[in-house]
Amino acid sequence: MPELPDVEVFRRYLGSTALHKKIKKSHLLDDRLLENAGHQQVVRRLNGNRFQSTDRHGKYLFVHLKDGWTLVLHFGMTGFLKYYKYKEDASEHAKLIIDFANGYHLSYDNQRRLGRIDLTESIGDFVKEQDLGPDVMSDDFDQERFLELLKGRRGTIKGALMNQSVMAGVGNIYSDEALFQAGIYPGRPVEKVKSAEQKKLFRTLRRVLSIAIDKQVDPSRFPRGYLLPNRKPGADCPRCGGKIRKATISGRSAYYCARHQRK
DNA sequence: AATATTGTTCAGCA
DNA sequence: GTGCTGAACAATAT
Repeated sequence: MPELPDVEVFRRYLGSTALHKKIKKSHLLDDRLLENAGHQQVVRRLNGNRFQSTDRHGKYLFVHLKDGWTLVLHFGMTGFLKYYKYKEDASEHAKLIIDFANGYHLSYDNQRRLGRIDLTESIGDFVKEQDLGPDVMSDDFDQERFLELLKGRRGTIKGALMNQSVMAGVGNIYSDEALFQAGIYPGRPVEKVKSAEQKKLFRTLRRVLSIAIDKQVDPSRFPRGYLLPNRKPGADCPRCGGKIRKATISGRSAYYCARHQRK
């Protein structure tokens, strides 16, 4: 579930809780999420250190340490962060627990093994290695760049939005929402999406992500006319009274309105 | 009890 | 090489 808005909410959460506090001890409870960094390397790097600032690129969270290194977290489909005081409040599937000198703890929880814990010295290098496209919410990601990235692309518009090498941050849920609001059928080939529609899609996508962040990714707080709070087959479309349908598009379950999303 | 879910990776194909 | 699709992966809910 964690797409760009979810990870941004995690980033702010960490920023308002765990920043600048002295790390007494760290516990890495599952080595299977490591890719480049080794167990000892992570633990030693964190112990005695401090979180200084945070960044995000797409669905990746970067936590800069005081010594210049950066902790990298990816949340897969089930990951989240929790800051808590009492040990008995520890989350159930904690993979990494940080004990702070103030007695509080921060845990990275991930029920499944899809996710990642890593260290890097440079976000730029990491992004390059992962072959990530520009972050969809970054200031220099504009309409021109969006159109440029879609140009010449084969496959579906939904597939292009979800492709992290094209642009980083959008997954199944928010690609559905953006296409729903832009009135474009998710399975439409990219080259069949007219320039005016692409421009509208860009604006819609940015607005959707921005509102999702504002509303703390709680669908019940989303404005009227959003697909997400009622994303299931057979539901009534909150925009036009059509029916919500489900189809497999670019390998994922796409939900769309059969009436107002033009093929 | 089979199926759906979610994001990323990778084999395979055009 | 490139880029896209679809299967595989984990672990749970329905």
